[in-house]
Amino acid sequence: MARRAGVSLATASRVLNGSSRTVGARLAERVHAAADELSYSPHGPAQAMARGHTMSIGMLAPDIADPYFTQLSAGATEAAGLRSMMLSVAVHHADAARELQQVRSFRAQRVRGLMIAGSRPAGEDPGPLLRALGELPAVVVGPPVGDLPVIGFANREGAADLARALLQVGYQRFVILAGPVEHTTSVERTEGFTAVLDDAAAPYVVQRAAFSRDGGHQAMVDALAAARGGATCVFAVTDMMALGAMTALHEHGVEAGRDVGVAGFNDLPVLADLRPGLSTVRLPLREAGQAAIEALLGGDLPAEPFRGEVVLRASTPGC
Amino acid sequence: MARRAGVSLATASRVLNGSSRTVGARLAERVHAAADELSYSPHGPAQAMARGHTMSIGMLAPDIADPYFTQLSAGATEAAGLRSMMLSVAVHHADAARELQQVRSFRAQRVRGLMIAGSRPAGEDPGPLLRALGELPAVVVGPPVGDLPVIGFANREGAADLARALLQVGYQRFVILAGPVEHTTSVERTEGFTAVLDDAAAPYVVQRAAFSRDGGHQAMVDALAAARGGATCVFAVTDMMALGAMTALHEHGVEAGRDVGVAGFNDLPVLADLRPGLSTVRLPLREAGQAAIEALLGGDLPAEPFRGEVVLRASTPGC
DNA sequence: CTGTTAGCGCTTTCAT
DNA sequence: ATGAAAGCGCTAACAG
Repeated sequence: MARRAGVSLATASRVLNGSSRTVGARLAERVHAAADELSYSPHGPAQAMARGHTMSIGMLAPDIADPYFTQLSAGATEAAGLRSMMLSVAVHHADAARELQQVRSFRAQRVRGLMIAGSRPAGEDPGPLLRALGELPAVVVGPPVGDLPVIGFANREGAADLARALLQVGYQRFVILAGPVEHTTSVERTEGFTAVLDDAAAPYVVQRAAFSRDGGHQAMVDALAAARGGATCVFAVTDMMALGAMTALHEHGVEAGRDVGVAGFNDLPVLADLRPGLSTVRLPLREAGQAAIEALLGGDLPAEPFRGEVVLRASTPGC
Repeated sequence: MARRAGVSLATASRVLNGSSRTVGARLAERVHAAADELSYSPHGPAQAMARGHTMSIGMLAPDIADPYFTQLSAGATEAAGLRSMMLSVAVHHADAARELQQVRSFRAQRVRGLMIAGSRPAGEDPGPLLRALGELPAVVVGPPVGDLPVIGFANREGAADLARALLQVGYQRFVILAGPVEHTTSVERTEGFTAVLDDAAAPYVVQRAAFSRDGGHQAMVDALAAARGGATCVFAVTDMMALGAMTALHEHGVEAGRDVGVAGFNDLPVLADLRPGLSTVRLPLREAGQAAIEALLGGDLPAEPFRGEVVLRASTPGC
């Protein structure tokens, strides 16, 4: 034990960590000396056991390779680091059983709190999740889950703003590439968008597929096959879906921006160099990640959902 | 304590966890019942303390938002999950002091092992890092650090293969967009590439900048400004740099694929939908991440560095 | 197969 | 200002 520091024992604890108690300069000195001589390392689990909590925060995501979650986690990692905490990420690939298992695991680890990202089936019973959580503080980023504190996004408003902007530059007929029916985020964006179209009496069709790049590709292929009455603009509820859609269009010889407008949602930074530039709704993903951590660590929750901002680029030059 | 299970005590431990000892069915039953009734959760820190190690693995990366590291971490998270371990990621933004601090923190947490990603300055003294590591098992992914076990990539060979392929399709004069001089990975790729060019007596210039998307953009702008003798092909040592370069070219009215060839390195999946498709060297990043975890957990290290595979796409149609 | 008994390394009253 | 001692919750010998 590192307490061969020459003399003290509990004192070591006081100096090596952030104790409120104060220690004599000479002893403190000796302790530090001994500590690095022995290259002493604090044994976190022991501290955690004594103190009752660790210095880690958990994050649950369906897929960390998806830039949306990467951005969230980047913001969270950042915010955690500022408070000398660490972020532990578990990915469940939308497998509910696995997710539950991971929640239990996080709880067992005594993480300080849990950030739950990714929207889940609308009708899903939050019971099991809530129960697995027990006393563990949690905040969800995205659509609400039970009564858990939530960092939300103004999906309806963002999509509505986008629809208005698109109508304004002259698009008339739309195809909407949406996720599965039960997917809350997809639903909100779709509804926000179509509400505006309805008001403007602009025709549209909705094509559903998985909430991912491949889903976007698939949905676009299907829409193309259905040859749905010469839409002038495609709205994918996600940038990743828009990406897949653009490729699908290209494969069919139609160019985004030139032959048809294409818009997405999220404004993922990785896509900044895409050509044509993708019109979208910019969401402050990193900020949301930070906000989640802050809320978990006792700060308060943003009162309002994060609001997106429409960004029109070359993929929707107008017509 | 959850051991009001009715009767037993240490028995609870045996049933609730993976003990080698076996327990009577009736007691086991009672324990389980009591456990969920009390919604008992195992207290990881205590287990860790008693067992001597946690169920977490650490990962150190310069930037988790960079798809290269995201891929690595995705593979690692996957592999860790398979063994019911969790991956904790810390990002240091290439700040050595911060990195050291994080290593200490991981060590303090008693993670099972540490995966260190990202190449570091070639001349750097590995001493401090090695010292901070202490007994903590570590594997580096990328260029070696001291005598730490390493998961390597055949950068020289990959770049050489790419150079050969590019010469073959007819490119004659090159500009190479490289990272900083001290950056090992950049150096290896540059040297592998230029060795082949030298053999073929093909002229080239090297332009350096940061090892990132923005660096690629900058380097391309600089190269364009220097108007270096009408290169026919650009090789960026990284896909992200190539991405920035393509945008820079575009801004100057020159189109990748049509006016000049552009190639990168890594084959990041997010760029799959880029147009023109980016020629590159595909590296098995996820596999590397998995391999790192396996090595850490007692499996053995791949004997050979991972070898890349040249993928030619529309960004280098040849000439 | 089951119960007892020491610790694991640290923090924290409580004395001094 | 410092030291002594009592746990934190769990595991792992070691008896029965």
